[in-house]
Amino acid sequence: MYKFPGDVSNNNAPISETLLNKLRRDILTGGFKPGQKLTEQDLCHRYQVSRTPVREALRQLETDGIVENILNRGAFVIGMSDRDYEDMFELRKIYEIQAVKWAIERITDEEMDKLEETFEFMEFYTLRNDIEKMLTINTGFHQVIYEASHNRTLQTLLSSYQNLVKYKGADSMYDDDYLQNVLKEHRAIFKAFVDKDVKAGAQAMEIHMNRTKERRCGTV
Amino acid sequence: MYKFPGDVSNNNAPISETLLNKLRRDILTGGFKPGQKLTEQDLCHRYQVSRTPVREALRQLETDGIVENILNRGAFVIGMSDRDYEDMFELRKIYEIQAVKWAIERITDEEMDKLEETFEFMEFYTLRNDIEKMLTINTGFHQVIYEASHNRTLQTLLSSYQNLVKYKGADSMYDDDYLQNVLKEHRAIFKAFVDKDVKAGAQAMEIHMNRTKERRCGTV
DNA sequence: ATTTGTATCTTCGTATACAATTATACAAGT
DNA sequence: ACTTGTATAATTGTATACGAAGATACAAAT
Repeated sequence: MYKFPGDVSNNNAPISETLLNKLRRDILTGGFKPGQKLTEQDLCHRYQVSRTPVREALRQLETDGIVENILNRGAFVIGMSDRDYEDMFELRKIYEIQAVKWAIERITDEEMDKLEETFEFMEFYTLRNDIEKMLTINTGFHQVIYEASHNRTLQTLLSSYQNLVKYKGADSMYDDDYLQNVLKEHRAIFKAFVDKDVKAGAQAMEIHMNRTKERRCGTV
Repeated sequence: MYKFPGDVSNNNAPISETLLNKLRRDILTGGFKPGQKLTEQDLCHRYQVSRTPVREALRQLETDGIVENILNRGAFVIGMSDRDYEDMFELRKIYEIQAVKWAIERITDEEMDKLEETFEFMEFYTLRNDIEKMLTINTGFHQVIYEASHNRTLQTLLSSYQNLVKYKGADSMYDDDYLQNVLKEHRAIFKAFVDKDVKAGAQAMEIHMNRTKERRCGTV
């Protein structure tokens, strides 16, 4: 089965991943308020599953840092404040830069093909003015870089960051030049891969991350 | 109840944390081999608990990146290669440096007292030549810095790194000057806090992390 | 000999049942 | 009124039961 570069589906994921993603989205988009108790039974009714998968999802969300499990008392929502998001974007920036550095050094020919193909999709969707597809392919572009860094820890962590910030400011960040700007930023990154220029790659990624934070958080 | 600075116990942890820690230790110290299937029933017998807590522990270890859960096939050990450890130390270094930078800027008086107290414990245990206690207090020193960074994400992540690397090279890193060297490295960090010198703090932490990696991995 | 189909067994995913802990309500005492 | 003790209910932690998916073994067909 051919998977286009933006496809980040994971066929080996546990069956409750759907539940996990639903719960995470509902927490991050404000369906549950910070400090709110997440009663297992309530979640069972809401999502029509039994307690076992609910508990497993809560455990994973605890690692994400958006839920706190207190012994014998249950799970509570930990809200993401604006400061939390800003800090997280700063942390993400640091590792995205490192990922680019390692990826440029370690990328295989096959991965390079994949990156090029992904970038061409970005150009295509920019022409088509398809913001929805662009968001997906954007994620995919970064994923290819994570893979090319050949560092499992980095890959896992940056994917996790993407999950946590994906809803932040997602509705208010599009001005008229959004697609063109994003494409330009990624072109600079892609060019650094072509040139095998680590320093240029790091700089391009830093610019991209600063602009992303600006678009999402409204702060510099 | 007074908690001395090296005490990293967490009273709010889920009851299965004991199981989680046991399992993680047994995986990281080689009790289970990379690629090995972790059959739930086997783990139930081994640790004398039922499948529910076992499954929850496996989910958390998946987030740690040392176990892979494949749908309908089960959990498998993901080994930590030397390269994995080296990469992880590099990643940890990057965030430890950032933690120090933020911590020096954001530390409260109370946290500063705690840091000072912790450092004095380090001096004390160095005099006493107590390596066991020194390891604990060392962890505590870094934990205080994480807290002082006032960044939940960073704090959680660095704690997680500590859990993952704590057994690596733990038996072969002590030469005669071990305690003195570690103390010296931490003194430089502590001094940067006293002086509120962000740059010096970052440098001192970088040196400390490089030396730690050297001691643990045998590589520079 | 290799492959394919089928039967069986194992293991997982989920639901439910039971025990332990915590939260709540309310009465008695100060 | 306000605390304190106790009984009750609600909720969590753990164990177990059941259906479904995958692994395995082996016979039949090529």
